[in-house]
Amino acid sequence: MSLENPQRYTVTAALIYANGPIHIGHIAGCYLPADIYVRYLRATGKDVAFISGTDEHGVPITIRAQKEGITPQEVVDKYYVQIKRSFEEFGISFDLYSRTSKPIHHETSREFFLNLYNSGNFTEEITEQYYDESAKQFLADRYIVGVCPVCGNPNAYGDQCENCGSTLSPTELKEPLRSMLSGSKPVLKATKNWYLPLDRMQPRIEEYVNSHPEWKTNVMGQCQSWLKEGLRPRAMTRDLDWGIKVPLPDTEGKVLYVWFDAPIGYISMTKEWAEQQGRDWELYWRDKDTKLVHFIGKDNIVFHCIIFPAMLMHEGSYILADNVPANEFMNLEGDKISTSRNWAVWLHEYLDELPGKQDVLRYVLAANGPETKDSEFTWKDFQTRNNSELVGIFGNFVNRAVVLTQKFCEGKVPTRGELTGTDQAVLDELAQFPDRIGQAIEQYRFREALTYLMDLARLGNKYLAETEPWKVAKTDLPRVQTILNIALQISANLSIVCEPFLPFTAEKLRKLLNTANSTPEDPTGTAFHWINAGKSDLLPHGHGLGEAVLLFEKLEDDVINQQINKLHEAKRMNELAVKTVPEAKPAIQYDDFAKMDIRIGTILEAERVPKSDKLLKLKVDDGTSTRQILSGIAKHFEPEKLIGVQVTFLANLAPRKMMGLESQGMILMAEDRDGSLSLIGPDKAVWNGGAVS
RNA sequence: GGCGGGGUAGCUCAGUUGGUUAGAGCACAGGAUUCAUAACCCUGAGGUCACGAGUUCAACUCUCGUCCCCGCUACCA
Repeated sequence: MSLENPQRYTVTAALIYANGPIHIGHIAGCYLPADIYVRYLRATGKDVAFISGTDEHGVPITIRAQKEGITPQEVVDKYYVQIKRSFEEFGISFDLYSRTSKPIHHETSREFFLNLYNSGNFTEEITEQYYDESAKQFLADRYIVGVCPVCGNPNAYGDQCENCGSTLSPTELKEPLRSMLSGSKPVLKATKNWYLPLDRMQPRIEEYVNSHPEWKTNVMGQCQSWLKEGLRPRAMTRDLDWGIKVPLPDTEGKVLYVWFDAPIGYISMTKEWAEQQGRDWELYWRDKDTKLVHFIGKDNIVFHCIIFPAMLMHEGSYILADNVPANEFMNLEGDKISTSRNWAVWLHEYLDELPGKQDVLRYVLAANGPETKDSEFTWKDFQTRNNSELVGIFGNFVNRAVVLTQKFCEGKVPTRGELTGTDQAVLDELAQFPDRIGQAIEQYRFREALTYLMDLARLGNKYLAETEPWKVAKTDLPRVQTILNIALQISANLSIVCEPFLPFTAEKLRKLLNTANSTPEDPTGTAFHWINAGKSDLLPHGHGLGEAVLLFEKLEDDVINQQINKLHEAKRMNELAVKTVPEAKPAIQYDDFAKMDIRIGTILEAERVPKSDKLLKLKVDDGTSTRQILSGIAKHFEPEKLIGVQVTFLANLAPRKMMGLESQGMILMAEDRDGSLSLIGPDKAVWNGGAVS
């Protein structure tokens, strides 16, 4: 059962791996729901610690470092800064965003490990692992390359074949095997590691999981699946250099398994935060009245529901997660989001290219979050939701209320007179919204909550349509005042209940209503706390409104098309990037080279060859005369832009007719891996006819 | 291969313990309206609930089988 009336909350969002930037899938699946939840809790006056950070250990970091030719530390430094900044700009309101490379985390992890070790909770096992003798280290699965047993791809990794997608183990790979470190052939070698005997824990874990029937279907299903298969001991240390050293004697070259230390990061980061705040971290991890909630994606379910709780149970002094509302995945334009294939919308790029539109993305991702199944993000949908929902319903309603007030009530909140049945019905309905929204959030049903939020704006639009104050104004001003008072109260309520989802809009709306910090009547601003949401007297009459601004702007097609094009372009480049450099041709003698007469010339004229989509007809000044050269570059260059450019050409290539025209030579080009062409010219102007050798 | 989740309107998604005419938003059609960013408001059309069997008075919902998507995870030592 879920904890009924917690004293405080510890809310964690997955520690993301610091080997790349974050994309919309991460946000939709984990960080945005967590932020909405936390913002709501704070708005209702709850004591919350919202903790997250980067996970900076493990094999992929070392691989990334190798690829980029920098150290693992440089990799994690780079991405930690970038990720942290993106989250801040996006309004994810962590109380602390830290990293697992901090000393406090290393200490906490070692201490945790030693506690388990000293109380006899680990088993030691010796297994045979692949070892690189020249690099003198054990190889992680990813570092071993061999032939895929499924598809025959000669470059399959020890954990997975990137060609056919098969999941593999290093021992499955067929010869020849090689180490990615040195290229030498790895050998099997015995090594000792420490295992957490999950098998012994099974009854207690079952009891724990079964005590939470309220967990989401996907979460519960995954847990039961594991429990049914029977838990097995799991190694908590690895033979690797990069990570937290095992705090035992004679363990050189061994570190804590990244999945052991990562969840402990939640604890160490809470400590770090508590120290900064002068609070007691233990209350947030050891008090039975604290509600612990982990927000994660579906790939992390068993670690958070089984392995981490097992670690905590063994240790003994910690509370266990009350809920783990794992989401499914978000797809993008019909395809899986993929970092390696560069098929993603990166948060830092979005913030750059669509500045000030944090709330649009927050809205779209929350409205279409993968809560019960994989969902789909498309830019077209992004545009539609912005234009017809945020602009058309939410923004439009607020704008109508404000503009009407300026028109008929001098921009001041008018007095509310006698209420009609319609008025009363609307106010009654208004009063129900905060609870409805709040309850959906508490049940981790963020999409539903967001629908209710929009329904409140719809209620406002409908109310205006029914009461038609712009007509009534001609005959009955007091009635108009009553109507607009109510419309403004609805707007004021919107500013409260939209805050968890749309914090930037909430702020804008407060300014618009001139209640940014406080009102003269309410100097502390407490009237606008969630506890007062639903009330119909948030704005006192006579209160002057702020300057009328639009909450949202329409998004035109070109903005959207630009994003779609960019996406496809990125993917195309990436596909081409994996093209390998062509193999070297057989060796030739100098004489072979000397036969080629390569010279510099200047393009005097350039025009398309009629009926040909590839050929350009060039007139080139070769120093002695002008020669005509046909070149198949029409798809890469505008003819006009070539005029006056110096190029390198092969002068003694036998003349040849193409499309009825004679070509007297060949322009030399470099081909980029995306297939685009580059002219080869001298780095400063030289005389035409100058020889290349 | 095993296990888990999913397959519902043209699109994106809801559907609580089996119970009347299966819902929402968008898109579409018609109407109304002009305060508002051609926005808003009303009405309508639109579904063999992946497919096939079964249980039941009654199945989107339960059972079995098949196909497809996603995730976790083995074995072929």
